[in-house]
Amino acid sequence: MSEAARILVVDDDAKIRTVVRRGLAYEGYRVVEAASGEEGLEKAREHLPDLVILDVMMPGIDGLEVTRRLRSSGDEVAILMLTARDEVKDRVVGLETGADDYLVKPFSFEELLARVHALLRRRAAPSGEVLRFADLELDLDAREARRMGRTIELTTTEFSLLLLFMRHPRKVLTRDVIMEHVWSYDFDGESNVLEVYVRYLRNKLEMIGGPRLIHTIRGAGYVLKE
Amino acid sequence: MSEAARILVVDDDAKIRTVVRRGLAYEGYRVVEAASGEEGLEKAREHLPDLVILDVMMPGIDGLEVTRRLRSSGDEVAILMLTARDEVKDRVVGLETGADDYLVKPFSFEELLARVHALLRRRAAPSGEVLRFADLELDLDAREARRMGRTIELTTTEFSLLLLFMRHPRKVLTRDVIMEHVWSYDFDGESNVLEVYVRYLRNKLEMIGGPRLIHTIRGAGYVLKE
DNA sequence: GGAGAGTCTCAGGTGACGCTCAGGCTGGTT
DNA sequence: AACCAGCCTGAGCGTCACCTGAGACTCTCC
Repeated sequence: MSEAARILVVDDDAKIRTVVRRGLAYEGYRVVEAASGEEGLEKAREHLPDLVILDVMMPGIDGLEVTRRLRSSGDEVAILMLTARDEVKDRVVGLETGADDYLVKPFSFEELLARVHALLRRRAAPSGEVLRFADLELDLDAREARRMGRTIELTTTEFSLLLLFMRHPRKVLTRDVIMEHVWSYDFDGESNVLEVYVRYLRNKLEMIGGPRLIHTIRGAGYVLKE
Repeated sequence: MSEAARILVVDDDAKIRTVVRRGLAYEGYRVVEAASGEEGLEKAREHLPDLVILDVMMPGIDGLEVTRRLRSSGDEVAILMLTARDEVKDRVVGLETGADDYLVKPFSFEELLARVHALLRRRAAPSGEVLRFADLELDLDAREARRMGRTIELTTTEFSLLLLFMRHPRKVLTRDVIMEHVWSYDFDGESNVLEVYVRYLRNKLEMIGGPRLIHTIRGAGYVLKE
């Protein structure tokens, strides 16, 4: 995706949120904030970010619990944890719980940026990574799909749309979410470009045979499922 | 659900009720008022709100007692308590009794709004939630039900109706409450649309086998129970 | 500047879904 | 036991969300 990455910042400290948001926005990222664990989970569900920066210490649902819940719901978003100075235990537990990296407070913004870049790089261009769902494969390197041994060429838009589905299998994605992620504009006026591309994808994926994978949920959106 | 949340405001002080009602209504919430603990319990039963804002100090049944009764009747509605300035004890007891959060009087409307948002967010299905009752599962992500290992596809209306039942198991829901929640209009004229959809649900849920889960309570409404 | 690939619009078409209606059944009441 | 209100049931109708095919427009490459 040449699209700017989406980053969710979850911290109850407004000062930290502001610093991080401004810095990341300056770097060209799209930033969403949350002031609590609850709000974080909500925003994660709503915006489907590429990376979550997560404070461990928060009242209510803390960072570890947020990680746990995200992972247990099948979300594989990259997670960068912020831990207080000597809480070694937190770091260990954090990584065990499912975080991808951690950073000890206080940190310089450059340190944070380095981790963010590393995590997004790992996620964005993981060499050789292939996403799989049912009998469908999506090769992120070659930007092509495979099904039943046959290779399926995809255009840029088709690829991002299918990528979004493959990253959130069995989850109903609303038209709004899809539009925002793949076309990145709030379609005030009506456009049926989404339906058209769903059709392109279905044509290509079903041409070879096999059951329908992208299903319509009338009045809601679309799902990738068997 | 994109449906506007329902909030019940229980306070014997008419001035506070009015301020809170107007403000919340302006924010797009559906607000119901009650002037006493008794009325509060009544209205809670009648309207099944998503959140109850509850004054502690009231003549008759006070806020603590209302909370206690709601909880002991199995109601898991979010409760925000309003306590007078230095009544520390009330706050502690309030949370122990089953309130989810408290706010000290006097408060600014913005403070109230922040708590309300937080509580409703917590309630709004965090990602990956699956509701269970007996051998029935309702997957909020996939928008589908499961029973005996079989997947059951639901239409939008069937889904919201079943969701309402799953959120209030073993509780008799009157026709009025169901109509208001799922169809959001006061059906002055008679319509049997509710009966029709109960039938659709029963068909789908019982097609696979297993005992009836949605029972008719003649003259009252319907219940979800074994 | 022509060909081709890719994105998107537009104007029907279609079927799933929401809902109504009429008639049948059932449980509670007198 | 007869009656009636309340609920169930099957059929069917209209609408709108979604599908579909065709083509306009842009951009790139030769």
